[in-house]
Amino acid sequence: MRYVMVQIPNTPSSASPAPRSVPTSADVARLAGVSRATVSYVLNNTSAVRISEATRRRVREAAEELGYVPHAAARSLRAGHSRMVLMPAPTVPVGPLYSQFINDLQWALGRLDYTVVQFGTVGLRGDEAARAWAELRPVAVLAPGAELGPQGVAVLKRAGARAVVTLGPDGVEGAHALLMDHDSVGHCAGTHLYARGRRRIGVVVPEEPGLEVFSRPRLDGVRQALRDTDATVTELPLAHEERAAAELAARWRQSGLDAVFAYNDEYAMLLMRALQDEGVRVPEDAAVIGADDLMLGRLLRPRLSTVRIDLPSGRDLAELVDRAVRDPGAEPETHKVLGASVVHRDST
Amino acid sequence: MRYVMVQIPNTPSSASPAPRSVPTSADVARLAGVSRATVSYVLNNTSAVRISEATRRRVREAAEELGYVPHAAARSLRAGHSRMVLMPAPTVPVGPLYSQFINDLQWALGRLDYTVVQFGTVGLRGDEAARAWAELRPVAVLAPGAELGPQGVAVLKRAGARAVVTLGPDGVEGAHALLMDHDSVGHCAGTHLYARGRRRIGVVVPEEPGLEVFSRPRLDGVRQALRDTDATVTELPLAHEERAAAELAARWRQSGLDAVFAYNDEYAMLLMRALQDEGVRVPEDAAVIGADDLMLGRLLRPRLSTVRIDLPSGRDLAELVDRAVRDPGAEPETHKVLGASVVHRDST
DNA sequence: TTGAAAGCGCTACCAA
DNA sequence: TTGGTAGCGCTTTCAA
Repeated sequence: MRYVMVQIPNTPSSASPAPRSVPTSADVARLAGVSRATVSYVLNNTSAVRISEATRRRVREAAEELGYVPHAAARSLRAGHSRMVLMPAPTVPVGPLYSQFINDLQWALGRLDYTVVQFGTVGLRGDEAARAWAELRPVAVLAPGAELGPQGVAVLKRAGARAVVTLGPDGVEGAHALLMDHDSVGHCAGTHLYARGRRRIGVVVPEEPGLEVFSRPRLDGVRQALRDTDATVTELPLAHEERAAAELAARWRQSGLDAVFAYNDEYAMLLMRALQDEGVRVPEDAAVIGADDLMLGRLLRPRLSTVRIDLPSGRDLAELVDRAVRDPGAEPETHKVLGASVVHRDST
Repeated sequence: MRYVMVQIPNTPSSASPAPRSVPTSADVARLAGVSRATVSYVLNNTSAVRISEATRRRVREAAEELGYVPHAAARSLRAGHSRMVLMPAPTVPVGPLYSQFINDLQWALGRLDYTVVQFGTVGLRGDEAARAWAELRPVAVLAPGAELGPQGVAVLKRAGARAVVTLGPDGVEGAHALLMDHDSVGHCAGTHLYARGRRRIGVVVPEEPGLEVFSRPRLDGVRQALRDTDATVTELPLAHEERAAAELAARWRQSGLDAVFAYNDEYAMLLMRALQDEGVRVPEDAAVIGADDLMLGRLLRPRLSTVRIDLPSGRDLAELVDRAVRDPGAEPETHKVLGASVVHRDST
């Protein structure tokens, strides 16, 4: 069902006034009877210049009266630089964990007097995207490494970006890297399941597009953890719907698996329910572990074991950015920032 | 536990080259041996002017060689306008529904050649925020009405915004409004519970800050639906944690309630589990209904009834924006765009 | 204490 | 077919 917009008649009172043109500092100067320079001094509290209190007041009042707002583009054009930190807007719905991280980061960068802008990257990819971002002349760019090859980094730097930081599994030549290596998540899960005596281990790989960047490393992490053991690892493609889960559950017994790392808690809940409906006992016949430590996992019966993920604090990242901006010549830093630890509950 | 960033030594190979200055169109012109005007013509494919193919190639190669990227601020300063549509970045984690809506919207606006920018609004509020946005001279602004009084709308319009659209429960004088009136969600739930024979109805109100904009109207909607009936409505503050839910459940019997609208599915799941743990039968002793129609609600037993919410299509909104931009003098439009319908499952 | 003016990078008008 | 140049709004140096 698609909802259709229905217009509601407005009160006719709100007829918009004739759109005057946007007031500039020259307008303010004229109204206050001073020069544009003086306006600039007053409104920016330039300390190097002393302006009489009377003039200040006149300027302020004029600005107020006209509703003057400075023009950011003109300002940064003149200044030759901006304080804009650019991030691509997330394209997949992002969990509470990452949301919180972004928020902290914005706040922390705000404290350092940067302005965070999330840029909608639709359609264009790779170097196209880098070009589009470069046009904005941001002072720093934070982006998933996958969206940004070495080329892209070069373009951004040539366009004056003093810091480029990649987030994600891999770093990129020339850029700082926050390695969020989801290997460790899988590794944790695999180790845990093995320690619980499981040997035939399935790993859910979501079929939804855009999740590969996380799901691949998680799978690899499990493989890594179980290399040189007697355990086997089986890839289990799964779409995020009940029917798909039911089908997977129906094939469970014949698969001979005894445990599954379900990519994350959402898929884990989906699968666990399907298994239970199929009569497969959890954890006896099938151990199930998710990831992300969602509140909801605790509400299931059995309570869902999970891999808890720790992201770096927004403050730390903000400081990295600031450091990089202040000293753009410095060696790119690489940080491993993704912590993973098992929260053992009842499903494993 | 806070995760601490640990630096990993880099290969010394990646010493960054001396940061040359950013190439401008003048540099391209110089290298190609033409004027800046010609560069502009070529790179913008200006159709009003005919440039020889040889010159075109020289210019393109020069631009390529220098890694030239045009300067968006300079361009829009010169043009006197931009195609930037500004939205505040969401500050609370936002569900898959709204995420999808934002994505569609970005895509649709992209198709119409607008650039969507989400602006981190941290700390500053009300008119402060409007000022900050106005500095960017966006052609249109989409914002939750709550963040934007009539003052804010006026500021933005004076700064040249040709369309201001508020999203949320209330419209704002002078702006277009997409009324996302969560009343209707509550109304739906209330009506449904009443029809199922319930008379003493609780309504969960999350204690988490930032959710009031949704929770108040939802509560009011329930009240509205049950006005002039023999049913009572009781407000139930609840934090998003197990302990809080357990406490609420412990008080359930003595409260005399026989149904609850739990704000959304997440709170509903939390509360339903707590009620069951307390021995309260769902739906016999307590009917529970959520909202948002999350996949996970179907996995519980009993399956969770819910209010499904329909947002407008991103395309519709994009077209509204485009229309408003093209004809800024037009009467502001007001649309009711939030559809709500009950999905009846087993918990009510 | 204030003003005049240059110039940031770009496009578009007019002239050659 | 191409070039010269004015000017978008702002800050800042230099002069008055």
